[in-house]
Amino acid sequence: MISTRGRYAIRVMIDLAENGSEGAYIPLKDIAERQGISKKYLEIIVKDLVSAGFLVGASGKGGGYKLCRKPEEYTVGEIIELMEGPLAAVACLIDGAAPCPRASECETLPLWEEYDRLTHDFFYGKRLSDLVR
Amino acid sequence: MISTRGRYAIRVMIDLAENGSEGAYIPLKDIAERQGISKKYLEIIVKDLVSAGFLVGASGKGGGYKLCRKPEEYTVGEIIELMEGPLAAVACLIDGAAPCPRASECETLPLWEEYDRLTHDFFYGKRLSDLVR
DNA sequence: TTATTTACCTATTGACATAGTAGGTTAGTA
DNA sequence: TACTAACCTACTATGTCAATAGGTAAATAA
Repeated sequence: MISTRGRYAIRVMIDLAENGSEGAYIPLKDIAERQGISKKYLEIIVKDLVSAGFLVGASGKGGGYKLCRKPEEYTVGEIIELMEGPLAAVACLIDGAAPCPRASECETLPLWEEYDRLTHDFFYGKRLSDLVR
Repeated sequence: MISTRGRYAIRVMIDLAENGSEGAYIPLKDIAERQGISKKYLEIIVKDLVSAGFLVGASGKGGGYKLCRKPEEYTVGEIIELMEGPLAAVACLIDGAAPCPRASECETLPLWEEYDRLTHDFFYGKRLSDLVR
C-alpha cells in the first residue's frame, strides 16, 4: 500500500509542475489549499523532497518551493522510493537486508522477484510529465 | 508489502500440495517444522484458510489439514486477498470504501488504477500449481 | 477406557508505522 | 520594521504486525 507520504509527495510535485512556470517559487500554503491537504503535514513531506534535492525552497516573502529539474526528468519510482523506502514486495528482496537463509529452497521467492520487477519497471517507467494535465 | 500472514499462507498451501498426496491429512506440526515457522503462529493463519473453505482440518490422532481443491484451482491472488485484505495500491481503490471526493479531478488516480490492474492480473494469473516443484 | 494426539479458541504483548497536530525559530522581502 | 514563508523539534492517537501464552474440545490408538 502506498501511504499518504508518497501520494501527497507526487501531488505536490505535479502541482509545482503545473503552477510553477518560469521558475517561480510557489508557497506551500497555495499548494495545500489547491490540494486540500494540511499545510503542516505537507511541511514534513516537502522537507524530505528538499533534502533529496528534488525541490528547492526559498524563505521569506515571495518564497516557496520549485522543481529542480524538468518534469520529464523525474520518475514516479524515485519519488515513491524516497518517501516510502524500497519499493519491495517482501522484506527478503530489500537491498542490503539480511539475506534469507531459506532463499535457495524457497518456492515463493521467484514469485516475489517477478512481481518486484513488474512493479519497479512500472513506476520507473512513469515520469512526472506523464501525470501533468 | 506482503506480510508474513500472506506469505506463510501460500507456503502452507504449497506444502500441503506437495506432501498431502491422496487426500491425507497433514499435521500442522510437520508443516511448521518443514517450513521453519512457529506452529502457534501458523495456527492463526490456517484458521482463516479453513474459515474461507480453502482447507479442511481434522482433529485427533491422524488429523491435520488438507486442500479442498486441486492445486491448479487456487489462484495466488485469492489467497493473498483472503489473508491481507484487498490487493489495492491505495485506499481510494478499495471496493466499498468511501469514494474520494477528489476522484474526478485527481491527477494520480489513473496511475494507481493502472498499477492496480497490473497487480490484480499478475496475482490472479498465478496458480498454486505454478509454485509447486 | 485411558492416554495421546491434534485441532481449535481467547487473550495479551512489544515493537513499529501512519497520519497527523502543536508551537516555535530563522531567513528573507517590501 | 512588519510581514511572510520556510524550517525545526517534539508530541500523540490509532492501528497493524508478528508473534506468544495457556488453555479446551475432538478424535483415535493402545
